[in-house]
Amino acid sequence: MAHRVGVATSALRYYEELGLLPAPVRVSGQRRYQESAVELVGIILLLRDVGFSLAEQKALMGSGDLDLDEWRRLAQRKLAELDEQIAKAQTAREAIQHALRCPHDDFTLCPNFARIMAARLAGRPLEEAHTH
Amino acid sequence: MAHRVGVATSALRYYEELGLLPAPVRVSGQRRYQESAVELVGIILLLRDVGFSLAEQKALMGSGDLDLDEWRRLAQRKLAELDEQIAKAQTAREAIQHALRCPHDDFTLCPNFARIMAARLAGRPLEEAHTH
DNA sequence: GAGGGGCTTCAAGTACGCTTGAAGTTGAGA
DNA sequence: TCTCAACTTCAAGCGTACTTGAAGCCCCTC
Repeated sequence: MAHRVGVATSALRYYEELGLLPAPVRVSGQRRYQESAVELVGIILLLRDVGFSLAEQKALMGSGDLDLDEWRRLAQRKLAELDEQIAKAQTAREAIQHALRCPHDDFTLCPNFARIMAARLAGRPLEEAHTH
Repeated sequence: MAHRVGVATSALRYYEELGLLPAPVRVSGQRRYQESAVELVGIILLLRDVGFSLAEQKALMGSGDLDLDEWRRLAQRKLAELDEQIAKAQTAREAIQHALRCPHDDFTLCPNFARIMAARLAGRPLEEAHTH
């Protein structure tokens, strides 16, 4: 199963430990996954790749202890975050593409890149404070 | 400056230490940033938010030791990664939106969500192996 | 029945991106 | 002049997402 979905077995056990992946049936101690687990892991990986922490995923996928209203609020917030992320990714994409099309050849490669990024950033408000 | 861009001073020093942010002029030991540094930090944060590690950013922004060809290959790869990421984010967005529009009300909130995600994932090839 | 491959658990280790704490310096204001 | 806030360095700590290593169990084949 780990091989099929392209993750390490240790990662699957980690997801299980966190409660993200349901504990599968065991045959003499060994895990036997159902087909549906493949889909579920696919979802976990996709959400991970778009920046959802495993804890957030747990809440979002109903494994958490949220009521319907809390869940809705979380989902709305995540939706907004995704929109912002898509916009940022498109900005970055354009900047890189521009830099590729007309690169400096004197090894100072960044100016075009930095300029277009800066220009696009200037159109938007600055980041809110990050509180990690 | 940290206040203006919304990051901790320690983060700015960290970027400087990594060579991402040029060491600014000092007045009796204290850092005095130019206006352009604000833009640069904005770029760093945007790229960070779209999943570029600080090491990758360093390479991409020309602070690294890549020649033009290596830089082009890196940029091409990053472009492809961004496209994939945008697609994934859009998939996740649709799935969440769907789940919000017709939620289960018996506290098993995930089925709609999981179903649409699974359907969309099924259309695409599985992830390549991740080698962290 | 001995060996081997593949699983198991549990604890500890790793990489990244910072944050925090201790101890010291600097310049402005009372 | 004294004090105080705001900066400085350096080392150590932290959260997330895993990975790695040691020791053990299970089944299959030779």
